[in-house]
Amino acid sequence: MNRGPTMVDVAEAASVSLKTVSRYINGATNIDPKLAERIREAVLALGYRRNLAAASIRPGWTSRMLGLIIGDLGNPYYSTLARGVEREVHERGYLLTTASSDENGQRHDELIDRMLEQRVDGLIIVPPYTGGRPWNELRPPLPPRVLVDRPAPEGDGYSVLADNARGAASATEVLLAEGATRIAFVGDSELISTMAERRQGYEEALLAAGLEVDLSLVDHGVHTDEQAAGAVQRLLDDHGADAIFAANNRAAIGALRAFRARGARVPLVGFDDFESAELTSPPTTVVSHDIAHMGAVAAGTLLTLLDGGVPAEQTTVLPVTLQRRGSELRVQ
Amino acid sequence: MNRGPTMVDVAEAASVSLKTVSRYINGATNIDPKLAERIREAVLALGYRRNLAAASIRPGWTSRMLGLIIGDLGNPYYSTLARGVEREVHERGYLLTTASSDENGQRHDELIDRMLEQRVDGLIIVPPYTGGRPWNELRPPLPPRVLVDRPAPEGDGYSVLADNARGAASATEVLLAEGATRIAFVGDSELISTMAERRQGYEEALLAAGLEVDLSLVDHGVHTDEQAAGAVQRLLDDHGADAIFAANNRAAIGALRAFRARGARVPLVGFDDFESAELTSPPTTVVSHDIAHMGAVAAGTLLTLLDGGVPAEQTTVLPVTLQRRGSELRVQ
DNA sequence: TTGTAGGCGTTATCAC
DNA sequence: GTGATAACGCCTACAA
Repeated sequence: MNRGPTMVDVAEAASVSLKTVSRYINGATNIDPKLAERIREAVLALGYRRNLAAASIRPGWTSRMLGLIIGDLGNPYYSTLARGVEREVHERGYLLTTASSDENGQRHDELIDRMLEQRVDGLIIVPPYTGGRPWNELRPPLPPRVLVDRPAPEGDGYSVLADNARGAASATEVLLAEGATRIAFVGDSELISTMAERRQGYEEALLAAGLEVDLSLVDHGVHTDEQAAGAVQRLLDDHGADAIFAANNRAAIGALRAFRARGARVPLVGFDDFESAELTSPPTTVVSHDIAHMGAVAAGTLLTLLDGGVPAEQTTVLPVTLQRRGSELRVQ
Repeated sequence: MNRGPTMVDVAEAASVSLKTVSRYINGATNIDPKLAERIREAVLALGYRRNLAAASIRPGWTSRMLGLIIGDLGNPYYSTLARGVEREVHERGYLLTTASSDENGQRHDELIDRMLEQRVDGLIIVPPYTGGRPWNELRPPLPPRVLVDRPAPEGDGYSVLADNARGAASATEVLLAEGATRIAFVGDSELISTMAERRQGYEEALLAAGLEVDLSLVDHGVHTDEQAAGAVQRLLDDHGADAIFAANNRAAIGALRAFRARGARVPLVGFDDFESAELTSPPTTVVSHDIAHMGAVAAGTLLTLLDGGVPAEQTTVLPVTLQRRGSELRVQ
C-alpha cells in the first residue's frame, strides 16, 4: 500500500533537514527564504500532505475532531441540528464526525467508545431516551461534552435545551383563547424528558385557566404518524376533544391525516415546525425554535470548554416562538 | 493535559510485556488465560482505551474513517443521503466524517484537503456545481472515492446516479396524457448535470408526442421557493402554460405557493419527493427515488474498492418511480 | 537559522 | 506463548 510521501521525503528532495520542513509546514517564519522555496517546490513535486493522525499523538496536540451523536441523521430535526453544529465547528477548524444512535442505548455507547478510541477532542450528544450506561461510571471519564435537547443528569455537565414547558403552555393558551375546553394532548412517551416538559406546560396552562386535567384526553403512546392519526380519531370520536395540542411534529402530521380522513377539523397547534406546515390548509400553527441555533450554541459551549474557558451557564434554555398560521382558529 | 493510560501502563499493572497487551487488545487467541485475566483487570482498573490514531500510523493500518462531502447537511435530500451512507459504513466498522460544501468549490476543496490530512480511507462526494479544482490534477491522487448524484468526469472514477432523464420523461408523459400541450419546465441552472438530464428527458417526451419545445416555457433560473413561485406566475399569466413540470422540490413548492396565491391550479408533477407532498391539496405527484438507497449503494461501492475489489459498474444508474397522488390531474 | 536526538502509542519482527 | 526492539510520521527540546 502506498502511504504517500512523508516529511523525510520532502526533506531529502529539498536537501534540508526534517525539522526545517516541519517548521515550514507549520508556518514558522524564521526560515531562510531560499530553503523555504526549495521546500515549497519539493512539497508540490511530491504531492506531500501532512499526516494529522501522526501529529495528533504527540503530547500537547489533539485530533481537532469533534463527535456528534444524535438519534437519526435522516430526521430533519436532527440534521438541522447537525448543520448548526457543523457550521460552528468548521469555522474553528474542527472536523465533525456524525453518527446516529437510533435511540438505541447500546449502539449509542458503542459509538461513544469508537469516537473516544479515535480520540475526538469533545462530544456533542443527544442521548437516547432509554438504555446506555450512566456516564458518571465511565472509566476513563468522557472528554469535554455538551448535551443537546436533553437535560444533563443532576447538573453533571453542560446542556442546551429548548423551553419546552413554556412553549407547550403558550400553545395550550392559544387554544384556550379560541374557546376550547377539551384540549387533547397527543405525544410520545413521558420518559422522553422533552415530552414530560411539554406535558407539564400543557397542564399548567389548563390549571391556570381553571380547567381540570382530563387524563382521557392525554395520549402519550404516539411514536409514528399513523399512531397519531389513530389517536386523534379516538380522541375526537370517543372523548369529545374539541382541540388538539400535538406535542411533536409526527403527532401534528398524524392529526392532519385524521382531519383529512374524517373531512372535518378542530383547532390544532403543533410543537416543532415541519417543512410544509405552511402548505397545509389551513396552514399549521406550531411552537417552534431555532434548531440550528441550538446546535450552534451547543458547539459554542463545547469550544469554550476546549479553549479552557468556563461557559456562562451549565444549562442553556433557548426560547421558543409561536408561529401563528391559522390552524389554531375554530373557524377559518 | 491528561492523555489517559497507555498500553505500557496496562502492561506494567498486569506485570506483562507490552506486546502481550497488544495481542490481547487485538483479540489474539494464543494468550495464557492467566495473563489474559490479569490484563483484563488492569484494563478495567485503569480505564484503558486504545488509541486508534496512534495505531493508524503503522504501516498497513488505516484510520477506518471515511469522509462524506455534500452540499448542505441541513437539506433533507442530503441528510437522507448521508443517513444511507452512514448506515452502510457503520455496519462495516467505519466512522463517517460529514461536511457541507455549500456548493462552494473552494470550501469543497478545503474540506477534501482537511479530510486527506486526517487520513480518511476513502471519500464519498457530491461535488459542487461550479468551481473546485479538477481532480485529475490533484497531487497526490485522491484515495478511493465515489461520486453521488453527479457523473464522474469522463468515466474517471465511480459514480452513482438517479435516472433523471427517464424520470423527467415519465413526468412529462403523465402531463401529456392529461391533455396538456403547453407544459412548463421550472428548474435550476442547466450547469447542474441532474437539471440538464431532466431537461433532456422533458424534451424527449415532448418530441415523442409530436410537440415542439417552446423555450418561453422553460425556466432554468430558479434557485429558491420564491423564485419558483414567481416563475410559475409568469409562465401561467404570460406564456399560457397549461401544466407544470417542477424539476426539483423547491420548484414544486414554489408552484404550490403560486397556485395558492392565484386561487387556481394546473396539473403539476414534481421531481424528488418532499416531506408533506401527501398533505397538499391535492396531494402532489412526484418522480422520486430512494435517496438513502443511493447513499447505501455509493457506500457499498466505496467499501468494495477499499476491500480491493472491483465494483460491477463504473456508473450505477438507479431507477426512479412516479408517485401518482392527484396533482397531475386536470380536474380533481 | 538549522540540525540532532528522542519520544508520542501502537504494532511487527524475531528471537527466546 | 512471550517479550525486547525497532519502526510508523511527526514535533519539541536542545545543541550547533
